[in-house]
Amino acid sequence: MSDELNYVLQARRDKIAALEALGVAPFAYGFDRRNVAAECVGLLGEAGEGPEVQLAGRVVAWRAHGKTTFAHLGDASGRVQLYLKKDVVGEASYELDLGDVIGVRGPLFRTRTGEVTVKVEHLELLAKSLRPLPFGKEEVVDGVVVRHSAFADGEQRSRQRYADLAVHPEVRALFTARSRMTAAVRGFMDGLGYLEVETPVLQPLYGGAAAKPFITHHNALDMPLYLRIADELYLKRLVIGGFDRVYEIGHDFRNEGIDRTHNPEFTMLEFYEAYADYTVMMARVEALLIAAATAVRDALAATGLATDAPAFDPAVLQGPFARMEWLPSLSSALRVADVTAMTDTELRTAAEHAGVHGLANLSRPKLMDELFQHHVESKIDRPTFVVDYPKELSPLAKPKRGNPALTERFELFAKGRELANAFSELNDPIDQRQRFEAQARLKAAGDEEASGVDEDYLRAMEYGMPPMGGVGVGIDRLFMYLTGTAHIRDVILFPTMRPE
RNA sequence: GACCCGGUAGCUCAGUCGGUAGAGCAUGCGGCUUUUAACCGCCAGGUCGUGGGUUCGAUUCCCACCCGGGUCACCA
Repeated sequence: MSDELNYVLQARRDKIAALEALGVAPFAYGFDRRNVAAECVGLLGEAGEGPEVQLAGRVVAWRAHGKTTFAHLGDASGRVQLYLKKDVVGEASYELDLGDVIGVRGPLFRTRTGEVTVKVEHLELLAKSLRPLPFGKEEVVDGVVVRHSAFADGEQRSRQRYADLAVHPEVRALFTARSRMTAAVRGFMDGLGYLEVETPVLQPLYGGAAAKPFITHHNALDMPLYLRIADELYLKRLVIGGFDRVYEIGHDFRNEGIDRTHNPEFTMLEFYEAYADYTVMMARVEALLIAAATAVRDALAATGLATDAPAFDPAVLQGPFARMEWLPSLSSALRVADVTAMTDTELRTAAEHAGVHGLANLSRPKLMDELFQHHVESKIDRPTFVVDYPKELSPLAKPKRGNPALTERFELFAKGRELANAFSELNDPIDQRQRFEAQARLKAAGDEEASGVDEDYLRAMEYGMPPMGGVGVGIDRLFMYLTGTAHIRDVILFPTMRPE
C-alpha cells in the first residue's frame, strides 16, 4: 500500500490542515526549554505541589479521558507525566498525537497515585508527527518494564534507527554507552601522551591487513583510489616523522560478507608507540580494556541494562588478565608434549576430530592455527593474552628474541573472540620490501586480498624507523563484548544494509 | 556460496487440510475532568514479499526470484 493513500497518514495530514485553520503552526522554530524530565522528581521533592517547569520533548504515551488527558513527555533525560485539561490548554492544543513534539509549561504536582506530574498550563506544538512511531504499550510488572506490540522487527529497527531510538530509551542508552567508551579510550590514550591523528581514508594503495578493498575513482586525477582496510602504514609513517605515540580511531572498509560480527565499515583503534615492544603494549591494552569496561559499566549502571555483561565483571574491571603461550597451550590442549613434534598425519587426524573443513588445502601452520582456534581460543572466556605466535602465522611481527621460530606478537581473547592484535613491529626496510614483493606476487596470481609494493612506505622506512609496538582494537567488537551484544548491527547506528 | 526458517493491516501476530482473511494495539467517530497496557461503544483499514506454473478457483500446493534471520563456509 502506498504511503500517500494510507488512512493513518492521511488522518495526520488532515489534522495539520485543521490546526492551520485554527491558527496553530504545526512546525515551530524553537522553544525556551528550562528543565528536563528527569529533574522533575527532585524539584517536587516530598511536596504535593511544586515549582513551575518548562519542558520540551515527544509525546510518548497518551491517555485521554474526555476533557482531561494524562500523557507522558519523553526527552533525552527520561520521561514525565503530563496532566492536560482542555479548558486550560485550549481546544487547538488539546488534540495531540503520540509522537508529536511539544513544549509545555506548568507547575509540578503529585497525582492521587503518587506520580510526579506537570499540570500543563501552556502547551506549544513544536513539530506535528505525520507518521505514527511504532510505540508499543508498556506496563511495569514487578518493577520490570514489559512491552506489548513492541517495535521488534530487527531489520526495520536497523533501517529506521531514528524510529528505534525514538521509541526505545534503552537503545539510546546503549549507544550513549558506546560514545562514553570511545571517549574513555581517547582519554586513556591522551593521558599517556599519545597524539590523535587522522590519516587518509582514500588511499592510492591499500595495505596493513589482508582484506578485499572497496575501489573508487577520482575524476580529476583520473585514477583509482581504495578505501582503507587498515590505518597501520600511515600511522607508522608518522612515528618515523617523530610523533612517538600516535593513535587513530576511524573507519576501515573491507569488501566482505556481512554477518553478526562483520559490517563492511567498522571502527578501528590503532596505536603505535616508539621504543616500546610488545610487552609494553600488552600493559597498554590491559589498562585500556579496563578503562573501556569502567566507562561502559558507569554508563550502563544507572540504566539497569546488561548488568550481567562483562563490563560488570570485577575480573574484567580489575585485571590483571591471564597470559598463555601459544605453543605450550596448544600442546597441552592436545595432550602432547610438543605439538611441533607431531607428524603431518597426526595433525590432520587431530584437525579432523576437531571438525575442521577443507583440510586438504591447509598448510602445517594453518592446521595448527585451526587446532588452536578450536581447542584454545574458543574456550577462552575472560580476557586472556595469547603470546608468541609461530612465525608462519604472523608475517608482520618481529621474530621473538631468543627463538626465531616465534614472533613477538600477542592477541587478546575473551568470550572466544579476538579483541586485540599486537606486535613488536617490523622496522627493517629490507625485510619489509621482501614481504611486500611476496604479497605482490600473490596479487599478480589473483589473490584479491594481497596488497602491492608500497614504495612510499619503504622510502619512509629507509629513513630509519624506530622500534615500536603497535596495536589494533576493533571498537565495535570490544563494545559488543563488554555489553554482551550478539550482533554487530546492534552496536552500529546505521549498519550497512541492502536498500529497501 | 550451501542448507534451514520466515515475509499476512501502521505495530505485534493468528489463520486458511485450495473457495480472495482474523485478533490485540494504533488510526477515525462517539462517551468519559486523577489515569498509567486507562476504560466503554461503533467504524474503517489487507493486490497475504514478487513473478510464473498446476487448478474451475491459489494468500494456501509447486518452481524461480527478492528481502530478512539462523547454521556452516569465507573473513591471517
